[in-house]
Amino acid sequence: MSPQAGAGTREKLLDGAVRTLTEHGIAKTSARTVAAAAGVNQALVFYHFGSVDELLSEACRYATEQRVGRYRERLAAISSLSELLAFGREMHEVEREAGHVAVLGQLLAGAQTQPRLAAATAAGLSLWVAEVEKVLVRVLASTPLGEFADPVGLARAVAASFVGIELYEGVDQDGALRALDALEQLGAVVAALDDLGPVAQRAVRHRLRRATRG
Amino acid sequence: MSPQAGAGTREKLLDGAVRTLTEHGIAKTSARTVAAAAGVNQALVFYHFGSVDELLSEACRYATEQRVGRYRERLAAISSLSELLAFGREMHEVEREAGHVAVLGQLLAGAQTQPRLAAATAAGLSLWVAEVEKVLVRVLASTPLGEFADPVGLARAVAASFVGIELYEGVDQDGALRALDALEQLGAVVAALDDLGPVAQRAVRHRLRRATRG
DNA sequence: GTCTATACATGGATAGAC
DNA sequence: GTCTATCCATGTATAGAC
Repeated sequence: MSPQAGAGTREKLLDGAVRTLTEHGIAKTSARTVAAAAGVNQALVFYHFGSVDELLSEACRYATEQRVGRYRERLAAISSLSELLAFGREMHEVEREAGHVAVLGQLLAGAQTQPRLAAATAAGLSLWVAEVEKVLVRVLASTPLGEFADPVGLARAVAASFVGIELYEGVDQDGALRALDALEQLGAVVAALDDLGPVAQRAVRHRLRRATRG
Repeated sequence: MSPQAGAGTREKLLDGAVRTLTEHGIAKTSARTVAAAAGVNQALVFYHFGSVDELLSEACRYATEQRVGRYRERLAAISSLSELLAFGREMHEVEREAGHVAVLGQLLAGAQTQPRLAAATAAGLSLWVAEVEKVLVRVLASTPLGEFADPVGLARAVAASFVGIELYEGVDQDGALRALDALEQLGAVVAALDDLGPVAQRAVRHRLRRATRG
């Protein structure tokens, strides 16, 4: 069941930390529960990581790099907003299943009051943000929005919202699904603006220029 | 410092729970820490609420009703998307200051693995969702989007994203501000579509109808 | 590197005095 | 309704044997 039964203790603990966070939440994640999940002795947490916080911080990096790496190539191939939306939805299902986004949610909650964790969580999120940002720059360029939207900010909004919706799904599955559907629909609307005829395009761009300080 | 020093013990505990959640997070919220924040004896948590979970559940309802009530009238007066955006931003500042959204974030994290808390948190969020939904129905009706967007789903997306961004702000303040700016800008763009001339309006609507199953 | 044992702190929960 | 005292489980962290 554990990824590698013969893996090094460090890896077992990192993996145990991730699993404990998803299954029991930050509130019940401790050296003991993590060690139990990892199948190793509790004292090894302190031998290898010095403290529980440090273990969680490294687990955050470990888990996020693993995940982002898994999607990097596919993200690089996305060239339209609707593709991005479809991908986001699919990734949501996969990661939800495995509880990987939930980990970020738990760490984010814990990080609010623990500087060490905060730094690690910010770093973990920034891995996602960097990828999303690259895609957004590419995808929005061909859209009337390219001129007015800020991909840097939007990437952060997307990542944070993704985590928020993930947490929301934990308490209201139907609501979360409906939320995702609504966003998908909204995205399709924006994507459609891309395909307006030249006259309408010009009218839209003109109106947007007036409305924003772009 | 405490809201009412002479308040009943129940209220002191509810208030102490909220303050403890914001200041120490769900991971360090216990009968003892809450009682200390409330300035009452630890045993009273169990006398009045039976368990810590139950206290937190009631605190969630208590805090959320208080907050939503405070904004209900103003929300009812909002009649355009840009007004809604401005209001959201202002509310964000105020609630951030007091840490009230953070409470929902902490509870949401804790709720992932505690059914009792999950129900309470879902109920709390639904108070916000209901208000946002009413505004969205009203505001989107006059927009090309009214025909294609789902206010029920969007309200949930907005509420969940708000919490997500709030948590994100705890680990990356600059990033969160930029995210909010980007969303505000995006909202302004959508709002601008509202003011297109009749010809462009028709072109947009036509294109959107083709693009969605609306 | 890993385990046992152990210290000491914190947390959940109850009994009983006031 | 509130407080003191207490029990027992859990959690952090270290020392020392293997």
